Amino acid sequence: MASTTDSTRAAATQGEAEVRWLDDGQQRAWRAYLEGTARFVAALDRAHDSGSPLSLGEYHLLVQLSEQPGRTLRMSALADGLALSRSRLTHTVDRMERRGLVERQAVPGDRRGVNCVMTEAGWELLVRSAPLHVAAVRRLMVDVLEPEEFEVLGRAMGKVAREAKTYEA
Amino acid sequence: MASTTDSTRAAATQGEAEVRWLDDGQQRAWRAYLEGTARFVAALDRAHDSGSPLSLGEYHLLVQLSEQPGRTLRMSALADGLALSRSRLTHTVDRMERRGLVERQAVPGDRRGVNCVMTEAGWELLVRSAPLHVAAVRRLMVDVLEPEEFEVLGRAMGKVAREAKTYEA
DNA sequence: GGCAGATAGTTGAAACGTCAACTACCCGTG
DNA sequence: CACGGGTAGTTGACGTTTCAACTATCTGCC
Repeated sequence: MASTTDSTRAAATQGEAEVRWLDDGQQRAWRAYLEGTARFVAALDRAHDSGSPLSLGEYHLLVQLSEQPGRTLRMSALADGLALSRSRLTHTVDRMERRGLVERQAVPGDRRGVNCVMTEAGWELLVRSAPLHVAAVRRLMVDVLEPEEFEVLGRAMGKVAREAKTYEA
Repeated sequence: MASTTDSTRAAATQGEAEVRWLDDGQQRAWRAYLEGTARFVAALDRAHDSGSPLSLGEYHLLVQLSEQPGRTLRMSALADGLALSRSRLTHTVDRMERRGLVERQAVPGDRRGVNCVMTEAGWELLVRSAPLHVAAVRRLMVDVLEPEEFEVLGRAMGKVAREAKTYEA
């Protein structure tokens, strides 16, 4: 829940290459971000567990598909969009395919490729889960913040996302 | 990476209890938060994997301990502070204990209790890992944002944390 | 003092995620 | 056209997390 400590700072600065530690205000903000995210995601997860047969991750996957023409996306594009490893996506799609929520199809014109297609059952489950999901997101985040706060939060995390992307691959 | 879709919205509003969907700006902010957090945590994790023998989670655990008098905390307090399940903490401490980073001790006066104590080796590893950690947090988040943005982000996530806490337990 | 229910922590199996190795295919260059 | 390197996706083994069941202890109350 934290980045450092006064004592870590003291110990680490003895004869080490210099480190730009966080000042107190930054430290507070950083910890609030960490703790907030941890508790928020945990609560959102619980909301799904107890109210929908769709975990948060599966929900996101179906949302991503639902926005594509044909409700179809290549495995690689899906992995990138959801920031999942390819192998994790393979396993997840395996499980969802067994439950009949998605299907695999060959990509026309590239025999390496595999398309992930949402089934009708997947669509129906997504539609049934959406209200619960949105309600939880509102309850836990959107409605808790001032509109400007939420907007700044979005802008800030957009910047962070762009920065983190440059360190991928 | 998203909360809903125009089409989910359309489908779900047919004869359903009314749902307050997110408007476009809220949707953008929400997705930016999701994607930003996913990519940020992934990048921070990678920074630890390739530069420290301490995973991000283990690092947080040691930081938490480092701030306690005696570098000691009860298992339950540690679990609460890190927003971990008790069982997850048990397993994590098992592994760290095997590596000699922490130790278990009986809690005086409550024979159910177990204290988790950071060892000297744990402390040394924490101190060695801190500069890398802080550098990554700066590079990926703090230095990417305007000071006010970061401050608002912290305040906002503080509110979210408080709200999420009311739904725990 | 003893019982009911809460709290602390652990356990082991199943579900999930990661990692490195692997197959298969694509594309550019000589 | 072949071969070298890149991309797509999967696999299985291994490590981690979750979940429900369990033991042990504590606390309040009769």
